[in-house]
Amino acid sequence: MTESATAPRTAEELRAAILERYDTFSKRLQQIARFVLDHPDDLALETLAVVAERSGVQPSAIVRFAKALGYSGAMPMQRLLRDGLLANHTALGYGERVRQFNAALDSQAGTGDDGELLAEFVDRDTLALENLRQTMTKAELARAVKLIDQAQTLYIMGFRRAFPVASYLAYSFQQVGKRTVFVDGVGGLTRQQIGAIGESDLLIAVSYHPYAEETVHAVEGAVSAGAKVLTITDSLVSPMAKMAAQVLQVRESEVRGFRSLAASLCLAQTLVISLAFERERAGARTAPRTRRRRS
Amino acid sequence: MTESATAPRTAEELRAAILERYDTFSKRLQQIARFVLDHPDDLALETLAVVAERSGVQPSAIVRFAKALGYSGAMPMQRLLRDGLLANHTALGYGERVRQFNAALDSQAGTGDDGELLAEFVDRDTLALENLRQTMTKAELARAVKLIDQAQTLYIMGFRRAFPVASYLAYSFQQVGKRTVFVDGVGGLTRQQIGAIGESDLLIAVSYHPYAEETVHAVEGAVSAGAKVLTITDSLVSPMAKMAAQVLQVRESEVRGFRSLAASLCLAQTLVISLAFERERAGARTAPRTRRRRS
DNA sequence: GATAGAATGGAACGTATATTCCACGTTCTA
DNA sequence: TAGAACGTGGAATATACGTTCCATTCTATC
Repeated sequence: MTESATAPRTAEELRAAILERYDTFSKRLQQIARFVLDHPDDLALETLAVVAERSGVQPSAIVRFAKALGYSGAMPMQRLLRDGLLANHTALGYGERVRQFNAALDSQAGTGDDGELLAEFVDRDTLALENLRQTMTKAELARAVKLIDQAQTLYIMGFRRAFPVASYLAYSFQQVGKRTVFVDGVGGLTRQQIGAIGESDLLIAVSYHPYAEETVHAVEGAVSAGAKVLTITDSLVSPMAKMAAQVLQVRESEVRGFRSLAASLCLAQTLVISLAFERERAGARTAPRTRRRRS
Repeated sequence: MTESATAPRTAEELRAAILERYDTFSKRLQQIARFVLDHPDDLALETLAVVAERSGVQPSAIVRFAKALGYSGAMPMQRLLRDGLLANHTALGYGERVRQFNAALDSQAGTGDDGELLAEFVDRDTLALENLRQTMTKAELARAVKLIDQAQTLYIMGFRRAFPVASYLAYSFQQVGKRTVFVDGVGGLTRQQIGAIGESDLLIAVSYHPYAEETVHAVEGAVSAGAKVLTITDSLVSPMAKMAAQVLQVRESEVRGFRSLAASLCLAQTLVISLAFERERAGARTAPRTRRRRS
């Protein structure tokens, strides 16, 4: 049973192989071939018995069909179509491909080649970024920027793994002239730092699982003080999500408990510069005297 | 087991039901809930055993989860997600669906070009990552990891724009059990924080143009104290470069004056995990009994 | 029209899977 | 600090599935 001899390795190859060898098939095999070409999703997702019933043949005939194409059974062919379906589907959401990367990493875990490691992290971060682009909608971003723009003072908070993101946000927002308080928790002064937050302020809370207690408490405090909350987090069921006026979900890929921050920082940068542009536009509207044309 | 009582009938209903009842779930059930929300395709396509292994729980726990939602078992829930996946997929052709997705993004543009901004940053960061992969050699990385591994205590420093990178490094190295001192400069105690650095220690200095004075001085101090220095910087002619035992050059993309940190953080993560692997290998050699399941 | 060869349907089989069950551990409560 | 209720992991079990096998039917050739 040399499966590798002629067995197609991708969904497209399978399709081509069926078309090519269609004439050489027996009547029943041709019937199955037509069904596979017409309803590939059925064969991919449903059980063999269901496919058999739907296509009006016996399960054993489907196995014969798969073997005629060089597979060891019907299951390898199903898996092929299933993976193809998933690949096409996740052209929108790249999370699945990230998973495949992780599996690939696991398989070659023993080698531990540093250079390969870098290449794999580059790939993985690239996927995370692409996923961010696909899943973050303009509406979400616009609402977040509006919240930031309308806030009198910005309070920014994020501990542990979220700390780099928070510190980047704090630094950058200060750079573009937004009044910003960075709640860094130094000296155990978290409560004091955030104590002055008021109704016209916004707390940007960055937190990933497992969510730092301080951040959760700070969000609660901010909400009860009447302030709005914008959270950047990794799950819609995070403790902060339901209290927040706006949630920006970032799905970083994870390798052995080490999650990246590439997507989060890209998002952070986008927020900062979007705010800068927003203010520029607003400034141009309120002060139409601005003349760039100079004689 | 009246399944029809509360059991969601569509994938969307299921998602909503999980979000709604998330708080009432036990710890393990919440873990499963997060996985289902984050990787619905996995649960839809893979077998229970595979899903269990991927999400780090027992198959029986998944069955319990499904029953908690009102199903008679895990299989009905799987079928639900599977059908939803198929419906989404077969509703339109693949390409059409992608186009529709993008069109949806465009239509809800709202205020302005925030979405384009995000896309632009994603592109730039992707390029920066690709550049990192091509320019960073294995030898450089290996030398850097060796320096880190041999250091008795790690001092990590980076101010202003480099601060997020430094804080990420400090946090992550501590996570993998490396003795680490994070020189954060709180209270103007930079000199005191780094004062104890000795000959067998390593200072990791992260700095970009314009190079923060404190960091430059700290590097000088570390060198004169006999310590090694590893710098992550944007130029080989940066003030720190000639004093460092090893320089890792990172060229970040720049968009309208704002530089990203994606490549730096990817490199940082690579360093951390390379060290973890290195130690694991060494540990395996000296103590082959070491069994490690999860990190 | 007879016969050899291939193809087919359906039952039987072994396996992999979902599910159940129970002893153990954990977490509240009195 | 007990005790009880709940939650959990993993073995045991039942089920459903893919696959194989073989008697029967169909097709092609002489």
